[in-house]
Amino acid sequence: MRLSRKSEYALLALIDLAHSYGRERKKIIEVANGNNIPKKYLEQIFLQLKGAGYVKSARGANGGYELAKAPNEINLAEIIRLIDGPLASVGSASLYFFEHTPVERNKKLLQIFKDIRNFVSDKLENTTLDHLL
Amino acid sequence: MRLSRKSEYALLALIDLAHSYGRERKKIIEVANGNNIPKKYLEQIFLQLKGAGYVKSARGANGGYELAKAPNEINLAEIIRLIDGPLASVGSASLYFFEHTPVERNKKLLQIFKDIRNFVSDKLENTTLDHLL
DNA sequence: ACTATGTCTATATATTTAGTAGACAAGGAG
DNA sequence: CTCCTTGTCTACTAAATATATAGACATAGT
Repeated sequence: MRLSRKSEYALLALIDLAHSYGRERKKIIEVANGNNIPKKYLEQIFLQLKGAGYVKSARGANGGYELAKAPNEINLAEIIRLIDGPLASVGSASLYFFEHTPVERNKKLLQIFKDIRNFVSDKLENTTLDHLL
Repeated sequence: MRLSRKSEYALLALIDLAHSYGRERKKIIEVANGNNIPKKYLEQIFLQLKGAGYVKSARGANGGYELAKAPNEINLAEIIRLIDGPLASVGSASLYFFEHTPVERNKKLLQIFKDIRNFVSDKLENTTLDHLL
């Protein structure tokens, strides 16, 4: 799968929050500045992550974001699936986002892409935020 | 990497030509019909493959396309790189199409994507058309 | 000449990407 | 109770990419 800029930002932002997990909230502007992410764009990303239950927020003065789960309970695959969709190279090799595509015509070719999907999927599912601190 | 429809078509078309390698040319329309590829789109794809030296053509009546190399000399990685560009998930994990991207900030994160790139790259470089017949 | 093929360039449309803008909501400090 | 600070929500936009379609042209064979 090809990662969008948005996914890259999301991962960096979550890792940032993971650093202060259990201790303090961080403001959007702090995370944005600290990671070179456009602030208004990061707002949207956090809203999406919040909607999916990965972060929680507080409003007003002293507001900000923090992780809603422990860093070892958030893996890379779920974040990327949330933001970018399928991990597989082709829809017909995807489990969560299956769709028919031309390569299905050739079983061996399809198997190649399934092998790749399985590797990527394993790797990303087995990597959690705490591995990246 | 995410495969475009165009890459899927290209691979199927090349596999089709691989079947008759050394024996006969195939017309665009035959390859298109046989693989459910829009004919005018396949024309463009073949032109691109020809420009890169993977197929050769003959014009006029009895014209058509054939592979310019043996099926075991064409691997999937080079075709996908030609059509879609980088195999890596992020530009900063790419060898042939390197560019700076946000994940570089976190070395461990970057390494994950390099590991994935290496697997994908090995897999696709080591699979040639003759494996898919 | 005529027909069947590949060649080349332009155009079209929809979707995705990567943001920006601005009005609104709510919590804390004085 | 008002102001300031922060998050929320929705809309908008500009550029790139994906997925084709169209048509005039070039060339080979009969």
